[in-house]
Amino acid sequence: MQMPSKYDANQVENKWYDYWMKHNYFHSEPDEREPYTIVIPPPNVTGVLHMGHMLNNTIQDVLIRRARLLGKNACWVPGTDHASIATEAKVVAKLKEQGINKSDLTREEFLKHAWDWTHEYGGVILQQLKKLGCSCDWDRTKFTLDDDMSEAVIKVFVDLYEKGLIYRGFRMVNWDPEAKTTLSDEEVIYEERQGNLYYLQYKIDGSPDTLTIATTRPETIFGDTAICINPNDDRFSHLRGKKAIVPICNRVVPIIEDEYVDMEFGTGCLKVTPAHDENDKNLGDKHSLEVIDIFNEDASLNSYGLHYEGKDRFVVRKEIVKELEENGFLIKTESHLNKVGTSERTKAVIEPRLSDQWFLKMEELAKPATQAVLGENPEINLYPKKFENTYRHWMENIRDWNISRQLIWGQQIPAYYYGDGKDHFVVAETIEQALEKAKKATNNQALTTKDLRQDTDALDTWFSSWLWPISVFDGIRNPENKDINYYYPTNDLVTGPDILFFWVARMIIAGYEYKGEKPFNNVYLTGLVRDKQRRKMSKQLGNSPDALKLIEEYSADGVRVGLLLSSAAGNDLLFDESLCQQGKGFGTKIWNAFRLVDGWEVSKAIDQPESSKMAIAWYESKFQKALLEIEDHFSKYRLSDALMTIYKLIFDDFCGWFLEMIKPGYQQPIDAKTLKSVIAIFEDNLKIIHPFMPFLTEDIWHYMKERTPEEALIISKWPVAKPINETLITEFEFVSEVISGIRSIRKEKNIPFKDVIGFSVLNKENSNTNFDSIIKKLGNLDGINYVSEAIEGALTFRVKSSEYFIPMAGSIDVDSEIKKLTEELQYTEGFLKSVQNKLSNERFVNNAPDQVVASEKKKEADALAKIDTIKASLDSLK
RNA sequence: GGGCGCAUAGCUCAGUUGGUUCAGAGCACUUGGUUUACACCCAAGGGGUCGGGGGUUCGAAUCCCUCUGCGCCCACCA
Repeated sequence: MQMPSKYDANQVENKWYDYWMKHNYFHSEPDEREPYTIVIPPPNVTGVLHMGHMLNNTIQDVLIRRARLLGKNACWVPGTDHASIATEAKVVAKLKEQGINKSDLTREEFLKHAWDWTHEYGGVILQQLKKLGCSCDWDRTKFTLDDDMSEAVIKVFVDLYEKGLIYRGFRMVNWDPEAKTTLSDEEVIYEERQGNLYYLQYKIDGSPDTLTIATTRPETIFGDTAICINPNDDRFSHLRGKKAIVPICNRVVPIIEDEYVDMEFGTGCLKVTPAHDENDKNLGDKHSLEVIDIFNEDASLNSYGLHYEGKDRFVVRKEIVKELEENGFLIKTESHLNKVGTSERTKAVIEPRLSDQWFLKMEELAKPATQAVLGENPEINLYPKKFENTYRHWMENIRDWNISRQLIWGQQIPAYYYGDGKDHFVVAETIEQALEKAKKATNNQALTTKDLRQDTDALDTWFSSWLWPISVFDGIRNPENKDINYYYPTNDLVTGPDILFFWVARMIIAGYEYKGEKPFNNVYLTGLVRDKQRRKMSKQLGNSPDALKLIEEYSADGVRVGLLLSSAAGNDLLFDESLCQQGKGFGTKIWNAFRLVDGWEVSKAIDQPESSKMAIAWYESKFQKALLEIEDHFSKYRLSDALMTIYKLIFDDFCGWFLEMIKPGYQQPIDAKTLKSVIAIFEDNLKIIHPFMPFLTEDIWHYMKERTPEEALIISKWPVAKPINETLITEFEFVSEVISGIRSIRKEKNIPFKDVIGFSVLNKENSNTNFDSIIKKLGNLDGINYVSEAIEGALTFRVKSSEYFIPMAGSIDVDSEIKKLTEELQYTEGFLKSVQNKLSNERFVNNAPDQVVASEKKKEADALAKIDTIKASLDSLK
């Protein structure tokens, strides 16, 4: 088939993706081969592909494709998650646009809207992954709200409840007044905000004394139920046992003492508002204080706020400051920088709020997961290792997990209330089972499902995704099925360090609890993708390139290479489009290399030239050496280094040296033997590039010869390791220096490459002549003469102790040659001196290993020989 | 405030137990080169007191101390 001179990526990429899909190469079924499994970190079902996804999924695809070439049964399970908060927020916003309030809808009606939304926008991201070339087993695509996935979640909830690990608690939680839901600590972002510190005066009951308290939140005085002083603070000893009067609401509250109070901060007096501050709650519990919640769920004040009832907390803050001031309660205002918790999703300021929540006890569950990563014989490796510290920090300070969310979009908590109180409930997988339990608990056989009310909260999304590596193989509902037994534990997990605890740690926990085994062997933590100015890529900044446009412009292969060129595990990737350009350029280079080979006429009549024979032997060793390096990089998850090794092998060794060595003269045919080897070498090259550039390599593969679907590159075999001829490699390093020397002289003296030149060698060592045919070809020499004496009137250069001569027509510039030689002599003598200094140091000779001393001696000998050569040349010039 | 980590060429980064992988790579830069696969190219070249200071050692980018400047995580005193 005729190759086009230009590679048309867009058309080619679609063609081969369809081809791969058609022949079902991505699909995996358990068989006798060794499995290699990755479960995708499920992106938000309604999300779109961004740079982080591109990096992440490129890495996964490289690993999967390589495993496939290594003959493993590669299975990459794709899917999406329902992202409860984010999706619900979007649906609420959309309904609002249509003039619909969430609160006016029934649960079922809202869910209908949410599902409509999901079906409309859902899965776009998976289509985008196909553009990137991801070879996921699409037949296994999962969604965290699929019926079977939800069933697994509910089953696990019930199980944990029955084990006594899930409990209902009245706790201070992060309340998002906008989304009207609870957030986990991890979903709260602290921002520095300029606020004020208000100094308020409280009267003392039955005394003319007053005390002053500094607060950042004057509107919370309606919830004050005590004043606290430090027992060691002499300034306030006269207030012990007295009571204070809260301004405006005139509540009389006790003055308590606790060492928790920092005597240095503010005035040394603290107002205690147990309903609205975690520390105050602790104080309140300790001193049995009343808890007064002054807010509605949207953070407007309730009836405790008196005449402020119904107004928003921030409006009230402004107004109450004014009222306090007018009534002489405000002593002064200082500006104060404090950190305010905000919602990751809605950006609303978080309100600490006491509410009924469901919690999962973590301490015992976490133990095997901690051991698995940090124990003496770790079963799970983190790449890079530095994240083990972060992991340790999390696991050692683990807190109970608040798993309930005041949302509809998600799995509804399977707790069913009966009777009146909120304390009467049963937990069961279905309402029928719940009814049986309720009948038993109440001894009332007359109960019907109508008497049961299911908890309205949904579960945290992470409570579904922590089961992901198990539930995608149906390992919760059906624990001994063929898939789970074959694919679990999975091999590698590729994700960002920002969800190391959210997701990775919890999957490990769930793995040990539900499979008694780790969920994966290795965790590859990618960095964040940032722009050139190191800013995080975000929609707001508009610095995030459109993923699909990038693919269109630079090809999927180009973008994949661009992303991996400089992204060491765990390091942030400073993304620059020029990297994709480089990736695309690499593709063009390979394309053109094959065009060259493809264009050669074969002649059976000619013998293989000596130079080609040497070149093939040399490149085969070079390739094998690179192959070992690549294996080593992969084993350490150093994908950028693996790619760079391939890049240099192809660009420099293959295109730059090898093809030049074997290339026949212009319009000359190539011998059949050489061409056969070149094709075999090219095939091996394509195999190792394929994981990084799947489309281009598959395309060239099929231009090489007619191939059946069984012979597609994607399912071919990774090159086998062969012995390396190190001598050949070392010899060629020397030869390449000689060729560089010739090129340098040509450049210095403006001798065009097409001019054939003479060449002589004064060879002091008996170095071999294996590569002479190649030196002759690449240097465009008329031959190589071995001489026993320096040639006069020639340009010279030296490699090691050999000296090379290029005769120059006309006279050479003796002065400049002398100058060049003198400088070289000075440098070499200086070098010799430093080596000899070292060797004359007795302590060095006695203490350094023999190998090191020997190498210094070799350096000395080489330098001495070279000095002799240079001196001889100088003499002949003078 | 507590913890972890980083600092090597203009940029992004390798550099494993201290010594031939020791000062490197890619990109960028400079100079020269196009009828002969490829200017998305080829060749040649410049560029670093390894953040500063001190120490250990025959020998330090590498180990220790200290200072400086960054980054991340945790807790956040009203």
